[in-house]
Amino acid sequence: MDDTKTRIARNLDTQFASMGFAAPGVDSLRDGADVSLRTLYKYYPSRDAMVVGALEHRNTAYLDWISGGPETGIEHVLHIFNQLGAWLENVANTGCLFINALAAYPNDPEIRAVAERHKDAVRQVFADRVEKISPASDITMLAEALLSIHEGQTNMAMIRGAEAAQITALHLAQTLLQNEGIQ
Amino acid sequence: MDDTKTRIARNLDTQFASMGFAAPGVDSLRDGADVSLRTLYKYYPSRDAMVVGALEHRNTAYLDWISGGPETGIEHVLHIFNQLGAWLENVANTGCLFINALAAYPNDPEIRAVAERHKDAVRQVFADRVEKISPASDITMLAEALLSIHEGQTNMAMIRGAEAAQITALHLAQTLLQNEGIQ
DNA sequence: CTAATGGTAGAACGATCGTTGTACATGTGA
DNA sequence: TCACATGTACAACGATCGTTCTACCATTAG
Repeated sequence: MDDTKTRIARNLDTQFASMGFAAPGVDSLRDGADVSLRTLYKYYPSRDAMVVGALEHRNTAYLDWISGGPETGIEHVLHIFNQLGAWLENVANTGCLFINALAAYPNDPEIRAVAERHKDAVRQVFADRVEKISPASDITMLAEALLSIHEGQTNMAMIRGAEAAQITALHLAQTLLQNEGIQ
Repeated sequence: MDDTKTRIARNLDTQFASMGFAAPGVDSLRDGADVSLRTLYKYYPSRDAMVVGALEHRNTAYLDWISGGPETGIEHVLHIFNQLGAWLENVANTGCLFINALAAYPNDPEIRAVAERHKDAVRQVFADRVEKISPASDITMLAEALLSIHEGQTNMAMIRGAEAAQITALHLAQTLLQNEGIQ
């Protein structure tokens, strides 16, 4: 399961998260990936491909990270914000890797595609969780709003710290859901 | 008023916003700034200084952009989200320039400082506007939450479009304020 | 007329970039 | 034992990077 390509992708993810997309050269990425330059290029034949590989790894890693949690009540939805908070606190607090990649390469269609796919997936997680606890509510609107809170939390954490951002996001989400009669 | 240095800063802002911080080299920045390389380096003696100069320009430009609007009622606060929406629709929809800079140079203290200063200023705008229409409310909490919505709108616009992000942000802000008895 | 100011054009520098090449080591299945 | 897949180490390529250089032009105040 943990084959070479996956291990490289995980290390690339870590590297881009901590150094940004502009700074690290391929030599630095190879150091972080802990493989030879030849092997690195074998699996990711260009620096662009390394960026995309890191994003694809992050997509599955993050969706896995936010899975689980309480199965009933409003906590089933709020779990996402708690997990995001834990990620920002313990893994990396450098903003959303997808947004950062999109900002670094605004005109790259492949990066835009993988970023949109990821955000759609997170939005779908919110939609599924809202539907599970309140099938009659306006699920489309709520998923959109919850994703917006999620994005706000990610950005705010960079500026004001992970904990403060999490408290604010939880408060916003609770207010939103309770306003729809969900609790 | 529109001296050479200001004009350069405005053009650098535009350039970084449309191309990101990684891609454009100094030669490209000079093209966009529409001055000679010598003059560019005279006012901004390194590429890092050009980044900071663009951010400082953006700080004043954005604070100016969101000023004004209705003087009473909830619209006094919601004006900010309308103006942000108009910016994302008509000026640039490439995320927050400060967050993007922070993402590109995560370990640069000067860039971190100017980014934090900017977000503090926007938060203060929210605080002032909330206090003006509702002096008795929990201004600190509301300013923090409104800034979080503001950040969410900026990120969401990149993925789902400026208009959808604005509608969601307005809905969130209205729900938040009405929940505090403000309308 | 002169000197200073603030600008332009463009060549050139060393360093670093992304990428590819050659040469060699290791383990594994036939 | 042999072929082969998969890995390493590291030199080297041309291109591009940020930065500095020399040389020249236009305006204006003394």
